[in-house]
Amino acid sequence: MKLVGKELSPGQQVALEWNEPSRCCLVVEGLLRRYSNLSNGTVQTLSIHVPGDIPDLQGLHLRTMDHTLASIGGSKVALLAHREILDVLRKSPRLVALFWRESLVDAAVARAWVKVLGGHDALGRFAHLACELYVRMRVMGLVSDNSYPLPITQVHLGETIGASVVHVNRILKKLRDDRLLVHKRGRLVILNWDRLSEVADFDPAYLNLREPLYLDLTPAGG
Amino acid sequence: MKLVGKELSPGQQVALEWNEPSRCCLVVEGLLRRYSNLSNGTVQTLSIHVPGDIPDLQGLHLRTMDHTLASIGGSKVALLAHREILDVLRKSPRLVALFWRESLVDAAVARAWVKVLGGHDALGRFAHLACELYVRMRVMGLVSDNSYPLPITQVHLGETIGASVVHVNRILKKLRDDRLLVHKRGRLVILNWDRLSEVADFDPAYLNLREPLYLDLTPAGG
DNA sequence: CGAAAAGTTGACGACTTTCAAGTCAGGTGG
DNA sequence: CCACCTGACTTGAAAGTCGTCAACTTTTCG
Repeated sequence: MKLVGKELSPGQQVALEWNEPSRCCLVVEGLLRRYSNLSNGTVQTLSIHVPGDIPDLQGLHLRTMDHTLASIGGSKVALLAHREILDVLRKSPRLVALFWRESLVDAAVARAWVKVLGGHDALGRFAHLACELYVRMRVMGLVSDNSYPLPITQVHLGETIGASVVHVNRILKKLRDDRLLVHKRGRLVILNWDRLSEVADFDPAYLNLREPLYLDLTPAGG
Repeated sequence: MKLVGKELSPGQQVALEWNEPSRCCLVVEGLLRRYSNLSNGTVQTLSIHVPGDIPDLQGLHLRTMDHTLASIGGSKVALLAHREILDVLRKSPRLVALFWRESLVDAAVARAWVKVLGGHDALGRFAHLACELYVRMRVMGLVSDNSYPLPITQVHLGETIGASVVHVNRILKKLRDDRLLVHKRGRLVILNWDRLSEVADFDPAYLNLREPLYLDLTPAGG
């Protein structure tokens, strides 16, 4: 299959809401996010994607994008034409099942966010985000010293957990003061995983990581 | 394929969080909901399902349930063994694509809820729920006189939009006073669709209803 | 009819937003 | 090297949304 590599600058958009994409985007390096604009002028992040994800896989079967896909810091992606993916899938039912499963995990993550946004206050929301990203980054071997790269502004964090910048700032301060985590210089450091995951009511089961890839693929685990 | 029909009483559970289901559930009549329990003792509804939905389709590829599936009022469902579904799917790539697409629409609906819960206040959340269910029920020919059956308590509504019962009650009162909608005797009546969908910032695009089934299947449209 | 469930309302306090006024860090030009 | 500038981060105060507690009314159903 032909791969088109591409480097993305911070904020650069890969696919636009309302558009009809003709290719998928595999995250190779960095972070991407899905977001959508509300009528009141604000932005809501729908999900954050780590290397290994294919955030616009749904484009294979759904014509129009219901959100925009864009890079958070700088990132690298690989673009795959729908046509070529479909050619491969026609020949491999096994791969279809694998991709379908990826869609299902993506949906499970979205459901987890519905649960978090509906059931937790802003502190719990942020804690959950930190926990989820920690686990997902760790699977990809991107965690070191209990920390992982998270080059995102407080404005974007607010758009993700549904809180104002001011409130995000206060939450970060509280988590810092309580020695649960620190977000500094584009990196998130977990200081106390047990208490953090307790505050977040976090259970990684929904990520469906029964087969820990990182054990096979990465030289050094989390 | 062998179908097992089943009648469900209000609140009856079809599949439990943490369980490993061996069959799927097709909604035939009534409403079902997915929900999950939070550590603080509260419940969060993840989605509401109308006739035609297969809320636990993900069980085909994900081993453990990340939520409970249960009936809202009384309902009828058809149970399909995974094994039999998979047998059929092996013979029909077309059906695989169709089911996969259903999963993707399910994910799109979940994303829409992330957007709503993250970006709107309780009033907008409820308005959005009312709009979404209106459209989905209409597609199935279940809307008449701008109203549809919604036999759900205010407690459950609160668990759905992430608000307390008291606040749900006040929102309903406001929507009633403003003549946007009325919820009474297990039925939701839309009084002013234009203003309601405006309050809800509702756009049905994410439901991916490009081919309006109801035109072909139902004797009388909405 | 009577009990239980569901709905309704007021008062008070907690969580969160908005507005405003800063501080801090990194990058540019003198 | 330092003044300056800009975007990001911080913080206080006032106001709005929402949750909790408690009491009460209405509806449902045996």
